[in-house]
Amino acid sequence: MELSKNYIPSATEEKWYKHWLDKKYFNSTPDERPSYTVVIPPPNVTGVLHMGHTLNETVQDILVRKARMSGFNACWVPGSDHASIATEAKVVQMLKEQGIDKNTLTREEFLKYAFQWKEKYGGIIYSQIAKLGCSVDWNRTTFTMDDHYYKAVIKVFVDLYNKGLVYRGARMINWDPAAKTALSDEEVEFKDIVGKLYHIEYKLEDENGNPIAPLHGGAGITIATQRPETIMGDTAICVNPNDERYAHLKGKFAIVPLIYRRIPIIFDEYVDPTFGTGALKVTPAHDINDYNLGLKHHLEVVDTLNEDGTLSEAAQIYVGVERFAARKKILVELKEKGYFIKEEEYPSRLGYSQRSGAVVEPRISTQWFLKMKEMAGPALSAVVNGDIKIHPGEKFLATYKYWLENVKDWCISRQLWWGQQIPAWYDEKGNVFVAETEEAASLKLQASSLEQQNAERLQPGAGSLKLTQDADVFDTWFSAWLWPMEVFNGISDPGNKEVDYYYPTSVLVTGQDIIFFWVARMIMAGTHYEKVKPFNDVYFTGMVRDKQGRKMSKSLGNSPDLLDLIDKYGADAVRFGIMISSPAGNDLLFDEASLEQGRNFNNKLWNALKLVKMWEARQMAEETKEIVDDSFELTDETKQLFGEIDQLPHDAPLDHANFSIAWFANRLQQVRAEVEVLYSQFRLSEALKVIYSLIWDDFCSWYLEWVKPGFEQPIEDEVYSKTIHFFEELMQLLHPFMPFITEEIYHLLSEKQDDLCIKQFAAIKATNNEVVAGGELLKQVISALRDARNKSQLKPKETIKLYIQSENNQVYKNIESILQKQVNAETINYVNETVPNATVVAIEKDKFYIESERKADTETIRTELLKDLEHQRGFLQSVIKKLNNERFVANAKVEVVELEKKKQADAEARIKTIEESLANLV
RNA sequence: GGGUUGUUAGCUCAGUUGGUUUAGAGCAUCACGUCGACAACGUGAGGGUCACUGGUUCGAGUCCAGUACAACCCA
Repeated sequence: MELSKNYIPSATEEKWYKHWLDKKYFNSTPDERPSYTVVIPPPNVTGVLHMGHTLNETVQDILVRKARMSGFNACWVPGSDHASIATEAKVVQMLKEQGIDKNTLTREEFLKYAFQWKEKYGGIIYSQIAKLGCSVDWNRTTFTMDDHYYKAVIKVFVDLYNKGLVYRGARMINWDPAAKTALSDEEVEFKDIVGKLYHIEYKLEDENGNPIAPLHGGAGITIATQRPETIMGDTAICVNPNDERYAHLKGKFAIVPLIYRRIPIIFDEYVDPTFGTGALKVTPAHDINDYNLGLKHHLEVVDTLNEDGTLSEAAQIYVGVERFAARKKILVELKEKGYFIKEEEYPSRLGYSQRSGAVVEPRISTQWFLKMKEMAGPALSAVVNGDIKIHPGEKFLATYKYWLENVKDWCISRQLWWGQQIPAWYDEKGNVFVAETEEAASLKLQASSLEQQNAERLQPGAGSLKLTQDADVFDTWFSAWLWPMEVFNGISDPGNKEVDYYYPTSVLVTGQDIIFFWVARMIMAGTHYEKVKPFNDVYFTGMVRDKQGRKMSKSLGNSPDLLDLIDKYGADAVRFGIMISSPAGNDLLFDEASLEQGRNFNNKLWNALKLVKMWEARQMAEETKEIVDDSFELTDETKQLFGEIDQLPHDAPLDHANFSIAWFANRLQQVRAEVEVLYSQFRLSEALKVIYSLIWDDFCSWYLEWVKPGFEQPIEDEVYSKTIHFFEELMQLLHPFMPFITEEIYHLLSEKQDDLCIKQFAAIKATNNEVVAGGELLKQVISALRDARNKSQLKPKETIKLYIQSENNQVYKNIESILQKQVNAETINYVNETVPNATVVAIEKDKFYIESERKADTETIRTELLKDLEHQRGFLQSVIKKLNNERFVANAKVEVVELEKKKQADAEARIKTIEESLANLV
């Protein structure tokens, strides 16, 4: 079989994803194995995956695939969120483009359009998830408006209402004038702006309506406001009772400019005398603080804005004018009429709607609320007790705690159509009946009418039974918070077999930006309804930023298209690139260079495959010629290494292949153990780095070179099969990160009945550190000798004569053939004294002499040696200083002192070696 | 204003209970290299005293305090 020059991902990826689906590897049903459950954070149904999702899904897939290969019944549930505001806004926009005004449609007509829209675009995210290689159970795909899910949301609302945890009332809420709906506190994003503070004078009157003598030369009292368009809603002026400037105004009145309404001067310590003029205009309808002040002082509430942000009839002037346009006009008029004093710049913060971007308006409105204090307690203790572990570390614990301890009631109603309609019905008198269905509500109404009739003897005919359902829908998060339960029908069918098996889920992987929107509320719902946490671990990924550190956003246009990236680099490379640059919990700077690194890694794997396939061909060729070379076999010692690695005879002579195989076998186990620890700590980026280096450096750069047969030479059967075995194990180790290429190579290495996707990891064996250290020494010697060759400007083809001066020649005899090949030595000899006229390289206590045709550059060598000598002497000095410190010797642990002594001996020996080498230079 | 986190090589980051050599990796840089796995590559090399100040300790990148700067969250 001919292998292409470079790895081509596209065909491979499609082939294997289809194969895995055909084999139903991703489908899970409860069985006797332990479950490993992950629910996907449902993306917006009509959205596309951005880089943040890509990171999230990749992390989840790695964890799920790892679990599936480690004896767990892995179940990853995909799905999407109806995203009420975002989707409705998109549908409204689409209708507008078709010339259709939402207001001319009935609810049913609108929903028909919305569902058409969902059908058309809802599949995009799913195809992207598939392209990325995510091993989700497609049979379990859930949408937050599926029938059972819809019913579950309704059921929960009714239940919470019956428990007294839900109430309806007029409160000050955040109003989005563009989407014309209420928002929760979490849906408001604050931005720093430089606003203006306008100073405006109000005329004063006494209780009899007579003008009061001018203050400070003016004709009244000056207030400072950022929002002059709200003055028509003023119902008081408030000053601090301790502010002597205004003490004489007790019981007096101010006149609102332009509309000339008389409003009282009130006194409250809330007002900061040092801010502005020390006098505050109070507009209870349009500011939360003013609202509270109004409640306290029983002030009138004048709402001067319509729901679309234009001025209302109550404003009396500029009715119908948009709020910011009205501000300009009012300022002009205030100036004309002499009420305007001055304006100044003022750094401030303004709330914007997370979805529509409109400036949010505080507004008094009748909405449904969920009492949060009662829900917060168990959710707080679940995390504080450590039942739910947050990764990384405790970084988010303080934030989480603070939010839950200070949480306010949650406004759950939205003035939209796309979502679960609130199951509350009103009779003609405005009485409310909450029930799961209209029939149930109707029964409640009848019951209550009967009671009333009996109690109050209502006139016959007054109690009409006509009911109207609340037009509003629920906040999207009021459905999303049930996600881990209801994907297994845990709410609609409590205690069913599936929810018992899969819930609580294993780990939730999500962005830290939705910790309050979603994570905290899922914990609330979970602890409330299942009486248990919804997940054992939470893994917060960082935010994906561009190279310059900016947030990725549509408006900046700096978010790349996922499918484009996959086309260009392949899914494996995208996964690699995003994972390698993503330390747990930290923001990651997305740079396409890391995807290139991933693609290059693919290629490296591919080329390694080509190399061993070439060996296979040679091996087979030899067999057909029946010139079977059976002179090689694994020594007992090497075999022992595979069985009981601990018992390597110290002086066992090893040939190059046995040495290489024993070394790599141990190195592999060492890394596997390391990776296992990293997985348990969710340090996936580091795990990938370790695997990457094991494959590229240890396997490709060292091991394959060491066992490589000579030019056009056949390879030993045993070496070949061990190499294939190593390669397969490496592919298995890498598979969760890069599933496609690893599966492909696994199958190309040899004929397979099974698939890597579900191949179970073998138990990790103990590592023989001595064997690993032997390999490290060999690497070090080879690198140092190559460096010396380079420094002497020897061409790769030029051979050298190598002389080794060591106290333990056996160590080098074991690796002699490898060494010879790797440094291109024609001979290797062992000596007991210095070799004149040779370049000398000192490693540990051993010396290596290089003799070549080319004359050694003694000056360079001398400089190098002197530099090394200086370094060693400095080091020795610091060690000696430490050892001469009596308090160190007295206080430090014995091992530490011993180590320092060894360091001293090593450094001294090394200095001696260098000095001898210097003396040897001519 | 309150809170959280961070500041280590040109860039992005590791450095897990303080002590295995006066700090590691990837990318970038430089030198050399192309007859057979790999130029999307190979072999080497250079580069930082760990933001700053002080403290604890026999010993601090690591612990504590303060300062500066940055990011994020909340009001």
